[in-house]
Amino acid sequence: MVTIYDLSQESGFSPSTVSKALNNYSGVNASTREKILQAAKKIGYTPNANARALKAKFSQNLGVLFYLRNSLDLTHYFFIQVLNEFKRLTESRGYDITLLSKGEDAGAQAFVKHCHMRQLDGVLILGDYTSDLVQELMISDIPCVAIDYAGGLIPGVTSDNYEKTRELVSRLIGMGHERILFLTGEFNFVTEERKRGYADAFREVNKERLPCVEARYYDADLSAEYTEKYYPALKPTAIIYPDDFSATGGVNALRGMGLSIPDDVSVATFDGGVLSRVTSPTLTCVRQNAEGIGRALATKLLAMIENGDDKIEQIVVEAQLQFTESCRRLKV
Amino acid sequence: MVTIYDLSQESGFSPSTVSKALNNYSGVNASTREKILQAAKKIGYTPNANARALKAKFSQNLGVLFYLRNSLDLTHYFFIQVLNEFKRLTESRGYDITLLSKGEDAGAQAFVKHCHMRQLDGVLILGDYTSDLVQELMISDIPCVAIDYAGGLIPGVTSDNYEKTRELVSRLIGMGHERILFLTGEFNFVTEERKRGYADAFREVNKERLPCVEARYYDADLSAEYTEKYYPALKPTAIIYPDDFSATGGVNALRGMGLSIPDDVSVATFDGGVLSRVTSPTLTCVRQNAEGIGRALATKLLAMIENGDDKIEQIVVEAQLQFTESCRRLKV
DNA sequence: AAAATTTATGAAATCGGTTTCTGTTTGGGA
DNA sequence: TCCCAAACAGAAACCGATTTCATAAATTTT
Repeated sequence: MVTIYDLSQESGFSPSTVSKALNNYSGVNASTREKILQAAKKIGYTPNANARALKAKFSQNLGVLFYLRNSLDLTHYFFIQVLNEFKRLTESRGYDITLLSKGEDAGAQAFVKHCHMRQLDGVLILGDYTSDLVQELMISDIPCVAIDYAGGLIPGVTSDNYEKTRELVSRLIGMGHERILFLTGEFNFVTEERKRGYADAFREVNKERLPCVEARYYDADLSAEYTEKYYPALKPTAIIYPDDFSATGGVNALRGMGLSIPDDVSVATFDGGVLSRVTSPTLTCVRQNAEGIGRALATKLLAMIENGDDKIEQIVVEAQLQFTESCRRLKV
Repeated sequence: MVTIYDLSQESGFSPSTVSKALNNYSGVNASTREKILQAAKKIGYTPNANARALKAKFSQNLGVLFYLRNSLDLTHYFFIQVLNEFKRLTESRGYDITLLSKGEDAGAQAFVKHCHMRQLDGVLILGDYTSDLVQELMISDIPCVAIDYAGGLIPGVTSDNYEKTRELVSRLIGMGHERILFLTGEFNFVTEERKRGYADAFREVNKERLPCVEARYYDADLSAEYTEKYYPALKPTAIIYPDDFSATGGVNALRGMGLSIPDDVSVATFDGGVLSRVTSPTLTCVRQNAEGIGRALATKLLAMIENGDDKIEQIVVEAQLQFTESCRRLKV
């Protein structure tokens, strides 16, 4: 391995001067710096990030924690899209990304400990925030941001779920739908916001609404099951699913019952990723801006790390209501 | 931060003894080790991975390189599933995962350099292997494994694409299909294997076959476009798509042309992820064993790192042929 | 009981950087 | 021409671990 000492030899300057030159510190003559840079190129110098982190106290390395039920994990398509954009932005700023683990096995260790071990500069949390281990991380000294979080311990980025859900439901009502079945995801901040939007849309026009049914995010089978169970009982004219995958499961169940969409029943969903666009019919949805959310998360986290930004704020990234084939107007 | 020196103080043993105790080296009295472990727990000692890596020359950290076209990246659903399992296994063995970047921006650096910087113990490569930067990594001193690679520079793990494709096509032929349109992914090892299987299935029965059409992996729009273009021209009775996403795009295009599946045209695809199961009709597919592939990659890479395994082999993980609703038997 | 091993512990060097602090030049002003 | 401040370069300490080697204590052998 080529070290800074080799480079010191090659260039004829001391290690300290070399270090300063490489880090663009002041106090190094331009021509000196130039010579050092040349020499570095010549002998193929690669700085050792671990050595640097050890002394300098920051690692240029961010942790990403997927805290979801086991079967899901990295395969959460929406979160992966968010991460993809987060990665793009942070890596353009010189950071690497390390995946934190649930550590379910022998070497289990608390997330905080894991972060300290690697001297991570900050962490992005995606998933479920009720666990003690996650809470512990949030209240630690490590800068954290999270998606869909509003617990007040750290900044969070979310879509405008309440508004867009209310708008979605209002429009459905306007199209003549009154019996709208909302299959929600499991309990969390986002779910509650959406339920609130659903309820308020009905409240606005002073109409009765069906009770919400709690299903699960990203569980196409469960959505199918509940569709088969509740459709006959409640006879909704429209069904709202918690996400694209669940919706697809639901749509199939409906077809299996001999129903066609949107003729017999209208369907809407959340997320609006590629899946909602390639199915047939294309799904009406509240399309979340995954890229925007990823960027907001990255920007905020870097501000916390680099500029000491310590404002615990809620950042809202606008979602987009997308009415497409899967919903139809009922004759009034 | 609590260091090994603090722990040395607390326990009354020297740093060297403490280090040995923590690493389970021989030459430390059992009672001594016990005292040290107790002390460690008491003062909340967390080892510093960077300091350790610096001296010990290995980081317990693996790199993962997604080398795909920009629009795709982490959102490649099949690769993410593979990574998910890879992560599960490697982290149970105490490794962390760091995402390597394409480094398209200012701080651009070759992958090899990036790995050396972080002293990564090994790398998993997913994607396209033709780039110089990737080749450079493969021939470097860093242990690497790759999915769907067969270039001979490093070990590769793949499905038995040739066999399963041939079987798929043979069965379609057996069901009376003769005009089978194969929309392939872009040129690479896997694509060629599948094309070979397709060709051989026809050769076996001495029948003419349609020319393959090169589309792109994970490009639902292009598949839709080609479906609209080639269906009228070639009038196939069955179409094979390169992956679930593309198939979904194709299926929609077919529906848009007023065709129904499988009555007017049968459809099959590769991957067979959750998407192929939740669409309607469910898609006949060559289902790749993402978990198995992830495990094989992890196992091999760890063997290379920990046991010096240097056998450049091709590991084949059996895929599964899954005939479902989207294909029908033609009357003979 | 003395000598030869074996076992347990610690001192000190090292990994590859950064940073503080000191000393030497250099240039500008009087 | 002389003095002082600013600019530049380097020596040495340090970050937190591991590892080699020397030494002391315990155990076995003769």
